[in-house]
Amino acid sequence: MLFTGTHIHKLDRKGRVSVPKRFRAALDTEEFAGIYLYQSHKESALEGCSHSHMERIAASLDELDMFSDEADDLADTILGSSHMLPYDGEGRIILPAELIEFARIEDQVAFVGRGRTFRLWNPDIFKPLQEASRTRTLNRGATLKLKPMSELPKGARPGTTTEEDAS
Amino acid sequence: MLFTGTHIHKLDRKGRVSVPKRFRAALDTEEFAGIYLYQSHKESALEGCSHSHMERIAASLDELDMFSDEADDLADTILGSSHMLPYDGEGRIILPAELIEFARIEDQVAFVGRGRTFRLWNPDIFKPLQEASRTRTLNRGATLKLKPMSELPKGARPGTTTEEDAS
DNA sequence: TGGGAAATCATGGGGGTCAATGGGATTTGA
DNA sequence: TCAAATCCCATTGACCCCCATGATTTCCCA
Repeated sequence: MLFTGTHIHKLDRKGRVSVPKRFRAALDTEEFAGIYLYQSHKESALEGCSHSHMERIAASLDELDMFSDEADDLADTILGSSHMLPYDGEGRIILPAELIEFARIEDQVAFVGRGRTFRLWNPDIFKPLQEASRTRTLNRGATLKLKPMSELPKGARPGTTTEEDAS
Repeated sequence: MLFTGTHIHKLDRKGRVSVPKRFRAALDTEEFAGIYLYQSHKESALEGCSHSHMERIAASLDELDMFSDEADDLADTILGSSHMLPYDGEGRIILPAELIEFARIEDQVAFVGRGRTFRLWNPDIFKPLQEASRTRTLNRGATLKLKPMSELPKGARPGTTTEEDAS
């Protein structure tokens, strides 16, 4: 269950786009056959995730004080603006017009893996941003502090499985 | 059992409105075929939930000091003003005049998912508020601290089922 | 290791089905 | 008895299922 790589697919004239096989494979243990999309806060992009990730967001919002302003805002922007998009028989989704417009998508869609989640971009917008991001990372000499293997969930390490996990 | 997305439906001249199919699907394990609505105490909107969620609210009120002013007020505003609205054969409810007036609803109703609950709005009122929410979220740099997977209810994680959990 | 066969994936499009809506008919209840 | 709620059916348009084709990738064997 990990989204990696950039996959560019075509948006057909019915507004459909194939979800990359690799992403579908990462989701095949989900009970809901499809993905969730919502507008990114910061970027001209769409945030994508699984049903169980959306459940996780909802459960986390439940934890915040039920009547707090912050929880309210997050509920409106994430849960209220999300679209639940089931696959058709060929593993495609219909991209709602509202989201196409928001992300300024034309005839191609870039699916960009971000680990537990992913993003959808107009490839022409994403490409220069990706290069800028790469340059910043190099200049900064950024290093990532890795979590020890022992803290990873079962099933994410070689030689371990979860009883019911068929991935 | 997760309410997501914004669905705009028409209020017909008999005061009926279709409950979005996705919301009905999220409720299909409920014994009561319908929804509960009550006036929001913060917004010009209606709060909606399932029968079992209403039970949960009642149980939470029990925990508050039985004779506190707060419990009194909440009991009045939530339980006292709530309407139990069954579907007709087509999955519609009749929106009581009192609630239509309170939420200043005209000919359209926006069903807005908030995870365990949802809200009903006049779309023209909701839209600018949602934009404001998005802006505040962005400015605040809000990030949601996600609960660990292991604390989620069964059925919300891949590879688990809900057979024993009908909530 | 190269090349060809076979399976899989991405894409295009037709048509059937179902959700949303509108309105008439019948029942219920005050 | 009248009003309001429920049932029933018709319409329509969006969505989903299906199949066909083209493009890759994978696999297998020489």
